[in-house]
Amino acid sequence: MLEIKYVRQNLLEVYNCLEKRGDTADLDTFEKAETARREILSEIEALRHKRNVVSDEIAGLKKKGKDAEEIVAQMRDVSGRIKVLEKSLTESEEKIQEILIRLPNIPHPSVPVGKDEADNQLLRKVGTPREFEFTPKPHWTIGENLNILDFERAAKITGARFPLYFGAGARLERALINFMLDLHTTDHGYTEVLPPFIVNRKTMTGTGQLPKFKEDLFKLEGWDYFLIPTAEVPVTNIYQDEILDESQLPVYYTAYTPCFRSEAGSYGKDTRGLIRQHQFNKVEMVKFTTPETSYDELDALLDNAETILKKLDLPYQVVVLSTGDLGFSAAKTYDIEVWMPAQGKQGKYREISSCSNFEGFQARRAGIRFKRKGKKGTQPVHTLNGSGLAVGRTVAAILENYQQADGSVVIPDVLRPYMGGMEIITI
RNA sequence: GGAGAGAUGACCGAGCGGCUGAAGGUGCACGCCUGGAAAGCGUGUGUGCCUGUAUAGGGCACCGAGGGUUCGAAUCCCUCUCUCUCCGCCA
Repeated sequence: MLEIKYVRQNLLEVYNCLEKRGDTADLDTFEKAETARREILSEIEALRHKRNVVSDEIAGLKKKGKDAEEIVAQMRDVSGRIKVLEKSLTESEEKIQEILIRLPNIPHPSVPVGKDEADNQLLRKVGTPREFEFTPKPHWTIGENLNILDFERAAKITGARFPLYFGAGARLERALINFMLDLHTTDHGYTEVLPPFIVNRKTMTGTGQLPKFKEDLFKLEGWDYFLIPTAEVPVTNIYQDEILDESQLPVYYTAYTPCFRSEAGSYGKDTRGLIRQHQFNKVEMVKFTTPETSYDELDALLDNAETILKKLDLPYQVVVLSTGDLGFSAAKTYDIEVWMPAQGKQGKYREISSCSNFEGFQARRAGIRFKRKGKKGTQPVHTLNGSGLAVGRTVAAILENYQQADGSVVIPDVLRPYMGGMEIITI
């Protein structure tokens, strides 16, 4: 959420940012309601001040045993008037809130202006895609041939877009989770967290999934609870409505969770394989930092995610999302795209991690603030997060990049200890 | 599922219609003391909003959330949420 005062005082800038994102909002209504709100508030506060003063007088009179009926009657009117004004104040506030809660974050000045993902800026390519002496197969074919993936039975159990792993496939998924968590906790300084996978409405609103994107979420029937679409949601909200001390920052958390996404509106896209599932595993990194350090922390977080791919020896590229492709809550986002040799006609880079700085946007929504030593007041922390990495897509990338002509798949060196020494997956 | 208890400031904890933004303590900051530290002593220390050029001043709100009673509510009433204890059930 943007600060109400900021929006009021920078209406034009907010409008420009919306345009860059290809988004709109009713800023006219906002402005009118905000003006009304402040007028009503002044009047209410003046009346309440009067009530406070006179109430003291009444207390004084009663103490002396004098009659106060006349001013008591007066105050009855004042209180009535306050009640009426409070109602219209609430109306104005609701109008404002409705607009404010749906306003996206202001992109960082370094974010390239663009319409969509075609305008994302390529930052670097790392690793060289392997030359195949045969036509590489897509991961779903490899997985099904090796009997480690079974999408048909998954569809029978639940429906389309659910995974079912067997044997070495299930173990590979688990090995990746453990490998990633171990790396982040041991080498990168993160604390491991195992959060709830179901959260309430307030938490979903805190990180920005609600109210605007409710159609992307799975909601529990009969409960005001939702399945998490990413660990970002429960982990960022750990400090919801708390005031941290500056000395506690930065905080680094990493968490493995399954992620649940309705993928509404993506019918017909990536219908096969592990790329787009309603349920997938992910290891996430989350940071809470001071405003001064958040962009350095973003670079470090991106590097932590890239390290996984380097260790797995998977080729990838890093792009900066353009204003048109930037997520609702983010001020700046880097996507890491892994090389998938069997996607499309000649292979494709596919998103496997998204690393963002939300600045104070989520912190304001979720009430996560910090206090500086010797300084009055508080300010929102900066929150960041990034996938490190999406596990299902990593399995897909390994199957495609490490496949051999006979249909077997070589296990990357770093994962072998996690696979009980297994070096190759064969039938 | 049944019975009961509770939710107050960064934290602990008193208050139970006006004198309470809130006693006391802890923590923190500054000062005194000390060779230095600890202890001790003293002073200070909530958040948000409105107004304002102002980190000056003035005002309003906030004691789990929402509603009600009252001239006036942390204090009384109602609803909800959460926490804890006991019983039952259960991975």
